[in-house]
Amino acid sequence: MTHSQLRPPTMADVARLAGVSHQTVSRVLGDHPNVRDETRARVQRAIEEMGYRRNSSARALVTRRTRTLGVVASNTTLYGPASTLFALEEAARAEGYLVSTVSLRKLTVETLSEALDHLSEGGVEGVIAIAPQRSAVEALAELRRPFPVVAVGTGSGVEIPSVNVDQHLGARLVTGHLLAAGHRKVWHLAGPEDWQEAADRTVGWRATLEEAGVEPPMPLRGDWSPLSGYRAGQELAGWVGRGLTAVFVANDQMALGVLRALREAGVRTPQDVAVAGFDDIPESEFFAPPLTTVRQDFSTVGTRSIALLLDLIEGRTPSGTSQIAIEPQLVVRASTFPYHPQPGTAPG
Amino acid sequence: MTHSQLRPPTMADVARLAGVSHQTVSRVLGDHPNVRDETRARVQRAIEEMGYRRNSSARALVTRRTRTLGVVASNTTLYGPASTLFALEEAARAEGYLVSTVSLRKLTVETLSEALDHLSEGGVEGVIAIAPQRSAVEALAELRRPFPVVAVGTGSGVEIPSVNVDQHLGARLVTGHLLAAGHRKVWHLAGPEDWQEAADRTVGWRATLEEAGVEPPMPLRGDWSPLSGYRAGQELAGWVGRGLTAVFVANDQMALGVLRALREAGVRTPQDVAVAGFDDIPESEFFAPPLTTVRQDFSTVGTRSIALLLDLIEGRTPSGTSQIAIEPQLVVRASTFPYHPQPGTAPG
DNA sequence: GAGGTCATTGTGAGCGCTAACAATTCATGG
DNA sequence: CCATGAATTGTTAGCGCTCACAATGACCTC
Repeated sequence: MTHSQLRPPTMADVARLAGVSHQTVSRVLGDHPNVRDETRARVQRAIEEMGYRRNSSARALVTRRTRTLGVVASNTTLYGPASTLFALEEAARAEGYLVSTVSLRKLTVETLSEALDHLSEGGVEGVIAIAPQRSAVEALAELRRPFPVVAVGTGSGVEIPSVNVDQHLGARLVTGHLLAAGHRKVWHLAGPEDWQEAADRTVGWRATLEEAGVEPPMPLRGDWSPLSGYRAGQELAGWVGRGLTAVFVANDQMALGVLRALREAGVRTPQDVAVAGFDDIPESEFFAPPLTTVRQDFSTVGTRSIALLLDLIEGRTPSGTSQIAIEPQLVVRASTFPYHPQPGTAPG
Repeated sequence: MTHSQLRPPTMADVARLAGVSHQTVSRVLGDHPNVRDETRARVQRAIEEMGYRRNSSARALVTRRTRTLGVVASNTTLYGPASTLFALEEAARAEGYLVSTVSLRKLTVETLSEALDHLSEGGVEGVIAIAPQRSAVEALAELRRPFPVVAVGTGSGVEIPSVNVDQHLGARLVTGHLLAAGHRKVWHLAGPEDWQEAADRTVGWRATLEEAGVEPPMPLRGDWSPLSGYRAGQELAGWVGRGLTAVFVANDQMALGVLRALREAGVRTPQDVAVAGFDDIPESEFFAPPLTTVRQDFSTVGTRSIALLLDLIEGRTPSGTSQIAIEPQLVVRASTFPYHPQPGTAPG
């Protein structure tokens, strides 16, 4: 940039250089059809020469559109939230929107409220809330919000428009798979009580067992972490030989802990106990043994969420309902099946 | 919100309701001291009643500050980038800035250029580029940028201001640890050629061996994925019994693949071969066996990067140099040591 | 009680842009 | 050759806010 002036050039500066009015510059920038080719070229040359860029604030002020969306999330270093975040940004960018993110350590009424305020100060036109904890959803419903909000991962039983992977179905797929493989009963290590997705997975597991005429055992509970899975795994190891042959773990990270605990207890997977997870994190194919799990289509979650939010922002009637469910997919690997496929050629 | 008017209320509306001038409202919002308590309260009541929020565009237009920073990153679902992103946003928010992110699938001149344009249209005051590929750094250096840019993960040999974890030191810590544990030689599975961090880790490993008077073997190369680690692990297994007793793998995910390949080849870790990784992803403590690795302090990376960028934006002379290096930390676990600590009580 | 100071409040301008409208140019047909 | 209308360009008025400055009034000092 050769022109290092204190103030960046304005449209009027460009207009002066090109010998036209500022409005003509605006028209060139806005791809308005009624500009003579010769004029357009002259303006473009001036823009290039001065390194001119439109002032987004001035533009936003008069158009009343910032073309910015907000996202509130927590635990963004986990695979699920990170993937959702990525998909959201990509989908928003495809629609010409910028995404501002607020990543919280904890989702509470206070932090959520501050996050929405912060995004509001930044002028977002709408917000996606990745709010898998029930408490967060309640907080969200209560907060007064000056823009539309779409929730992701809250489950479908909320009054806020939401997009979800069908956790219930995912749990049914896993549990059904284990029953079909000949297991009489399927144990369950659930996620944190406050998480809707954890609850939905538990409900799906229980329903599948009950429909098969099996009395569901008492589920254990973890906090999604490998460590909590390890502790639960030590407990589960005590039940081997007393009817325990299969465990549905509510996420892959805890499943990793369970696998380690079983291994240390001398329990073989899958010969003695089959283990299945949920999420299909990239590592799960390389666990010992490779993990059967449920894959969620985050990319679709992203595009559907953004589409729904833009409908809301632009006052369109959302196409269809405001509660969108996305089907997950079962990925069968060695942890539930006495057969070791080569990596990269595993089913799914 | 009970007041569902078409136009949101303006400062003038609030002023009218409170019986003051718009300027007084502005003063109340800006915490200006010279406002009578009684007046301040009246204005605040009016703000509350109307659900008024300052228009950020109008504000930004006149102050010439959008208080928004941009971040460009790729592979944001990986632990490292995701952690950096999280730390950056948190640090920026603490300084009152909003963060807009662009997550790329691939970093090339084109995608990087588009990303910077997109952020520029959004009015960011500066950008952090998480650009670990060398090609990206070159692209970054060439692009004309209307705002300051700070690079993260590019290594220190660039003309752009940058913040980095000292990869070289990390590699030295691991390699030195393995030598100290009695291994004669340390093999190496490197990351992708184009990544500066991968190169730095390789250089650190090689230097440590050479200083110990050991001829470094030819390093293998992977692409960070567990699968590439698995393939390399199969090759490494062939060298067991021919002098291979220790491997430094350039990241934890590949180390996971190596562990699996060794296990499948009947090689025990750490009894036959010690394996160390890099990154300390949350899962690595629960690998089979728990993985010795190098922890990077992403939180510090975040705060230092933001501080540096804000210095640049606000025209302050950056405190100290513009090339910031952060020390990593060795985390020793069972994969390099014939001792199984309980999870949660492992060193580090 | 005139003059000065300070705290408090109000007034006017203008940030850089787009939208609406006005003005100009140019081609075309009777 | 001028009326007609379309294409092109210019002019004006804000968008909602902050900044600089002006005005008001309370309180003090001599």
